[in-house]
Amino acid sequence: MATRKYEQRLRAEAAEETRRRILDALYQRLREAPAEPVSIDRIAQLARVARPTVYLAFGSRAGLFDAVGADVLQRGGFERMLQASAHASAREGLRGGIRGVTEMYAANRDVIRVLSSMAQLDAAAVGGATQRLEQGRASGMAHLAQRLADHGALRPDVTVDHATDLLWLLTSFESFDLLYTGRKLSVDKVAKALTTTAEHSLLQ
Amino acid sequence: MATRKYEQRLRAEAAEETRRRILDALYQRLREAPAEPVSIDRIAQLARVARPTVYLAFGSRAGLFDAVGADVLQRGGFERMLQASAHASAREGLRGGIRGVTEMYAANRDVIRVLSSMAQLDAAAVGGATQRLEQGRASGMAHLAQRLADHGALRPDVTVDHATDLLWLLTSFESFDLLYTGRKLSVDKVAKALTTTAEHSLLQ
DNA sequence: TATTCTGAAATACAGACTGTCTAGCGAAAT
DNA sequence: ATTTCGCTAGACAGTCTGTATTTCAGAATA
Repeated sequence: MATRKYEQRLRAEAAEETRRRILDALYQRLREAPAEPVSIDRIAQLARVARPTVYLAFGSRAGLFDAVGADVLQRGGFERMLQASAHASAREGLRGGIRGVTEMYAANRDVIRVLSSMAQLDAAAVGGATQRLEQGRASGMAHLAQRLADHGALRPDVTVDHATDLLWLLTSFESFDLLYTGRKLSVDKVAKALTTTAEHSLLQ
Repeated sequence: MATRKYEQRLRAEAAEETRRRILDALYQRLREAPAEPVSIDRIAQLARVARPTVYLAFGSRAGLFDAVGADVLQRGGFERMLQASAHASAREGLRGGIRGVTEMYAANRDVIRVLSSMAQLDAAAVGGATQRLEQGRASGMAHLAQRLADHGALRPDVTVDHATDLLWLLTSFESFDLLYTGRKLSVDKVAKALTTTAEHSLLQ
């Protein structure tokens, strides 16, 4: 029963590539028809893979959606963006932060839309994908609000808590999408509208 | 084969009552577990009704959700509220409109959450329920923005279009819920936060 | 009271989907 | 040459939607 050494190279690469192909198929499917239900079978066909292979690679339907969520976060550089906004001056951080999330939302609009809707309807259906995104944003906005207060940039009648609440609202995907999809504004105009709203409401 | 006259009284009432019982069961189900998938079978059991009866009364799963959406609109008095806000002065209309939708959202939070999420994931799954709500709100906000402009209440750097966009954002269910559920603010604080944001950003 | 109508129950069925299991192929790794 | 393992193919149980059929009980009529 002595299992002999077995270092993978090509095989591991091939496995990683089918994983990638399945994820890409899901991306494609979501982009082409974001308002239609998604079946694992169709994803498998799109990826030219047998259906059980999807379960082999991602464990479950929820695992697949969780993975696509993690992929969006990583590709979009969400963490990096939040940290970058913390390096500039407080006022610059506000502008840059809003612009950063806006562009990231725009680049992945369909995927994020589906993930967050699924999370609302069935908490177990997407793993922790959206929770991770939300949590990072929550602490990021609390941090930004505190920095604005420390710099004396907030209006006198605005508390740190209230600033956090409003930043939470204005940097949400939902706010972006209400203007981008709902009002058909360009990415640029959405970022501008959200930024000026934050500035008018929070800054001196 | 001459069908004889047949005026219903008790029978129609009984039918209306089972319809009502099914709707109430769905309300109850959504309130008790808003983040779990809803099966028609469970709704039927809750309403103490056979599953085919649900299809008899509402035609389809989509028909049931469409009906519950219409019910929320009617009970919540959404139309009436929008019109009422149009009677007061423009500034009063802004305050009253935001407070009105906020209270209506709070009273039906779970149902609206599920309906709007379902609409995002599968356009055909809820009939026109959410579309009707959105459309009324869109024209209502355009109207309110125009009135504010006519009264010279808008900041000089704010166009009617921009005011419409921002009102659209701030009176959305998503904005309400981001603060109410996401930030755990009370209904009163949500209304206040949304109102002051609108006033700071739009009014002179 | 006898007859007719009809809302609802009970049951069964087709079809789509998820998730799991088995057997086996074929190419990579030794 | 032999072992390993990613993947396929096929089948299966279980859950869900939506529909069709039959039957019953009670309301509406005469």
